[in-house]
Amino acid sequence: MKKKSVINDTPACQIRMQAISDTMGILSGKWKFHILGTLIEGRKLGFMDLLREIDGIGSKMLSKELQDLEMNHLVSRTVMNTKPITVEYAVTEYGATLAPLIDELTKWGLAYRQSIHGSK
Amino acid sequence: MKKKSVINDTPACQIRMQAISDTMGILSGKWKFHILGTLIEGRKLGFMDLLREIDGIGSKMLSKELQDLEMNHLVSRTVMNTKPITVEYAVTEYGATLAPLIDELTKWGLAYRQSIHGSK
DNA sequence: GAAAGTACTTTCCATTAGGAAACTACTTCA
DNA sequence: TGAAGTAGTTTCCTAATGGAAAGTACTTTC
Repeated sequence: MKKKSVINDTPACQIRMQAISDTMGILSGKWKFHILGTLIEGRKLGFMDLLREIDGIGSKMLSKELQDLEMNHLVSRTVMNTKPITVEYAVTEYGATLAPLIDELTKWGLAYRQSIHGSK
Repeated sequence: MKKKSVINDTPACQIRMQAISDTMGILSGKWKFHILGTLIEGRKLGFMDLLREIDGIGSKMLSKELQDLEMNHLVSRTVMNTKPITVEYAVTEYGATLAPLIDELTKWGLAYRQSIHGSK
């Protein structure tokens, strides 16, 4: 007689697993949290602003990640009719719902650093 | 005159960015959140239990991810002296501090699903 | 003594992620 | 007229991710 899954066999757990996959799928990659964090902080920023603010990112990655975020309605892209054409990126209302998650992420990272210093 | 970073130029923001990188570095990969979530739910589980509970994971990935998590003191590995040798994996006290983060992740994923159904 | 269960490890392979650098295209300022 | 700023795109490359399948090693049950 083969053993079967016990814990995950309930619909509730299957759904929770799927929820984790959904979130991580949308927020995958090295830069999405950084972009969102910067945008939450800075309200409205241009492409070159983001390139300067986010240390280490290249224009290809920034462009691609912004497209992903826009596709998922987390970031808005507005072309302004200014003299040298500029584009304004901002977090959408829906994107702002990620703030608590990013906050938890940051808090945990800070605590982790401190725990290394404290215990060693 | 070249423009310089304005928002991220403060030490506070540099540290926040680093915190995000730290957390995502430790929790990187397709399976870490699933393993931790299952382990938080199931308290103590053997290798084969986890293999059965986590839908889609293979033994190589499970083994590797568990080693990563153990190295970062998020999961404990205890070899039991039972008849057929068994190993007990459990979330450490420190690993349990990730519960709020995993919770936020899950909540956001659930809300995302609902927003798609609701708006479309 | 063969099957099945424990816990992994190893090999081999395909896909993806991501970085560097160059390039497009258009505008304004000196 | 050329330098610099706007916002990207394209190409080329390497390294990392992760999956399938088989193998190791040891034990217990039928």
